[in-house]
Formats: sequence, structure tokens, C-alpha cells
Amino acid sequence: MAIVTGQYLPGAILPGEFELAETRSVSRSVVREALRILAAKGLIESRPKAGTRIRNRGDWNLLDPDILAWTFEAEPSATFVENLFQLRMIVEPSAAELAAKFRTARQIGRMGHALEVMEEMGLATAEGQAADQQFHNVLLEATANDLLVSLSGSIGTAVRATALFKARKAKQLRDSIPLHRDLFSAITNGDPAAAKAACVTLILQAHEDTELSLKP
Amino acid sequence: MAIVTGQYLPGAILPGEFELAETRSVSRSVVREALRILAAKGLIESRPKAGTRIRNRGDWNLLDPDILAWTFEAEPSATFVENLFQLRMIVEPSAAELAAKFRTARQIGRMGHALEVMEEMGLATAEGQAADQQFHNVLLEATANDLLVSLSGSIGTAVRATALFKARKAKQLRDSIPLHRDLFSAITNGDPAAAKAACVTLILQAHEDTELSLKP
DNA sequence: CAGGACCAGTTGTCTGACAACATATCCCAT
DNA sequence: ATGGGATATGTTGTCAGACAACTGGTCCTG
Repeated sequence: MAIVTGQYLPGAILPGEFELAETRSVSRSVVREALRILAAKGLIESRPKAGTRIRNRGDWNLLDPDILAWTFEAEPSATFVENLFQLRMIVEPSAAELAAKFRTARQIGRMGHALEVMEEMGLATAEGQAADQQFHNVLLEATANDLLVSLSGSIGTAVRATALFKARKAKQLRDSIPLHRDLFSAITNGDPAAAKAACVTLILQAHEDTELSLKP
Repeated sequence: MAIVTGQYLPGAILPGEFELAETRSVSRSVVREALRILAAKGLIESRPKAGTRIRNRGDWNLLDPDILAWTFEAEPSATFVENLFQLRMIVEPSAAELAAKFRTARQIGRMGHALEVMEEMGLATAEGQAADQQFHNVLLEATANDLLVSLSGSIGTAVRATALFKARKAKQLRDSIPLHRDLFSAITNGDPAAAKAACVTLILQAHEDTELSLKP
């Protein structure tokens, strides 16, 4: 978190492994395994004698779910949120389009079930939110593209994190269930254009709500 | 690689750490740090007594550059290549659009320089390929969206891997430099629609060439 | 037959030591 | 005085052995 929030700048050298172990009261093994995780995500780079250096942001795996979570643990910058919505606007409508083309009967059934739960429980409840997530997961699965699933899964992590901010600021959010219903029927009807349009509307509304709650 | 190529199926249990250490003739520390890397990328999950289990493909971080590289180390499945082009077709044209909007004079200069090197050296040389990569990197940077940079960077890893296949099959590939020039001038002119169109053409050509070299 | 206590095996952590490597320094020859 | 090579030193990389923590299965008991 200190790295992603910019407390260590790219190019900076982290404290040595012995020092990290001592200050955190753990053994060097634990420190090393932790550093390996960060290195696997592209955050750092270690070389003998030179120490462990923060890599350039361009080398970071920003779409890694953990990195996204760490980014949103602290209040993320406005431009980052903006970038996230830009990316959603690029990816998700096309995904909805594909889902409308390739969805199976079984997937329609599962999405319909999730939608019912959302309508019954509401999006304020934990069950409703789980159903929402389920709805989107099945939609992605229907695209029949593993890469899209993985990408949108990561994005989903970040979106859920922003949702926490929206809830924290306790504004009255508009109900997104009708828009979900539109999206669902477009996919059921096998109408890619309508699915794309519905998805765009959904993201725009989320974008507006998020902006309201971030700029009070 | 054994995991991503499906030699270990999701749900399967890996050999224990002691056994892995012995069979590979390394210490357990090395095995553990390696497993931590895989866990960081979502491939595996370890629990005391239960062992280390392969996670579902849906949990894998498929866009991680390493995972992409491992996937393409072996001959990837046709559907995976198809999915990759589908994703490129969704992301890159929009990225070109943004780049045409937000590019700075300096970025135009750097892209122009890279293009010159490509024209001079040709795409068969290492210098030409480096310039090609540089061209695309600057383009991404011009979108002013870190998430897009990261995403397309990962995709670039995979694309370069497929390029190796194309070269290996030694078909006569069409020259993509004129298309790059079209894309460059659209971005220079600040014409988003033209940039998007040029990018679509570029990807289509790459797609066709790749299909030819994969299905002989 | 159900529920709880126990056992055993695997990962998780700790410790101490040495090897490999790269940087920085120093010295020597030019 | 200066460039280049040998050397010193500090950091990461690897090894070995031991014990702790956790958990899944087994066994026993009510």
C-alpha cells in the first residue's frame, strides 16, 4: 500500500531484508516471500548488492486484483477513478454485445435468477450485492472469452471498492435494477446493439453517482 | 507452464513442498518462493494440511505478462488466439482514439522517430521490432490512462509471442508499415475517428496473417 | 449413529550460515 | 593526472534443520 499510494517513489530503494525483518518483527523468510509477491506483480525488482528498487508505474500490473484493492484501500486519486470508468466504458459494452450473441439458455436462466434475487432483496443487502456480482459474472462467462472474464473480474474488484466509497458518503443512489433488467432482456433477446446500449447507460449512471459522492 | 498448459487440472493437488524441493534439487525456500509467485498470480492456493491446489481458471490472472508468456511458450490453443484478437479489437482502437485526442507534441515526435526507424530498418530486424514496440508504447502513453497502458502492455507481450509463431512458419507476411503510417498521421492530425479506423485495419491484417500461419 | 476428541501430515515461520553477485573503492600502470 | 583493472564490501540468493500452527481425517465415546 505504501508503494501504490506513492510513499515510495519509482526508483527508490526499499530498506534491506534484514532491516525489514527486524522492524516488522518477522523473520527474513517472511519478508522475502512478501517481496516475491510484490515482484510477481511487477511492483519491485531485486538485485544482489543493489537492493530492492521500486519499478516504474508502467511496469506495474495495475489490473492485478490485489493492486487494485490496495489502490482503493486509500482514497484513490480522481484521475484514477476517471481512468477506471474510461476503461469500463471501453470493455464492458463490447462484452455485453458478445454475451448477447453467445449466451446459452442455461446462462440466461442463471442471470434471470440473480436478477430476481436483486429485485427481491435490493442492492443494499449483502445477498443483493452477491446476486449483482453473480449477474455480472455469468454475463462475462457468456462472452466465451477467458481473457475478458479475467479482465472484467479485475475491474469488478475495483468497482466494488468504489462502491464502498459511494456507500460511505451515504448519498441517495439511484436504483440501478431497472437498467439491469434492460440489459438482461437485451441479452435474452439476443440483441447485441441493445445490450451494448443498456450497458453504456448502466456505466454512465454509475459514473455520475460516483462523481457526486466523490466531490461533495 | 505445466499448470497453464493443463497438465495439472484445476482442483488438483501439487506435490508437497519437500517433494518438489527434492525432485528439482533445490531447497524448500526456493520452492516456497516460487509457489508464492504462482499464488500471487492466482494460479494456486495453499493451506496447511490440505496442500497446494490449482485454482479455477476464472481465478487466474490471465492478463499477467508472465502467464501470457507461459501460455505462448507452448503452442496456444486456436480459441485462445481468437480470444486475444477479440480483446485487441475491443481495446486498441479505443486507445488509438484517445491517443489522437490527448497526444502531446513531444509524443508525436517520439512516435515519428520510431516510425522512421521502422521504415529504415524494416520489421525483420531487431532494431525495427524494438522501434515498433516503442511506437505502440508511446501511443499508449498518449492515452493518459495508466490502466490502458498496463492492459495493452500485457497484450503486447502476448502479441509479440504470437509474432514468433508467425515468423517461425515463415510465410510471407504483408508489410504493416504503411498501416502504421496511416495510424500515425491520424494521431498527428488529432483525428480520433481516423485513428480508430486505422487501428482496426492494422489488427485485422495481423489477425488474417496469424490465421494463415496457424492453419497450414 | 452423531458428536467430539485426538492424531498426523502439510504448510508456515524461525534461525544461522554461506554463496553469488554487483557496486564502489582503491591502487597501479600508463 | 587519469584510465583501467583488481579488490573489498554489502546485499540478495540459497541452503539446512528445526519447530509451530493449522486442518483434515480418524477414532472413540455417548
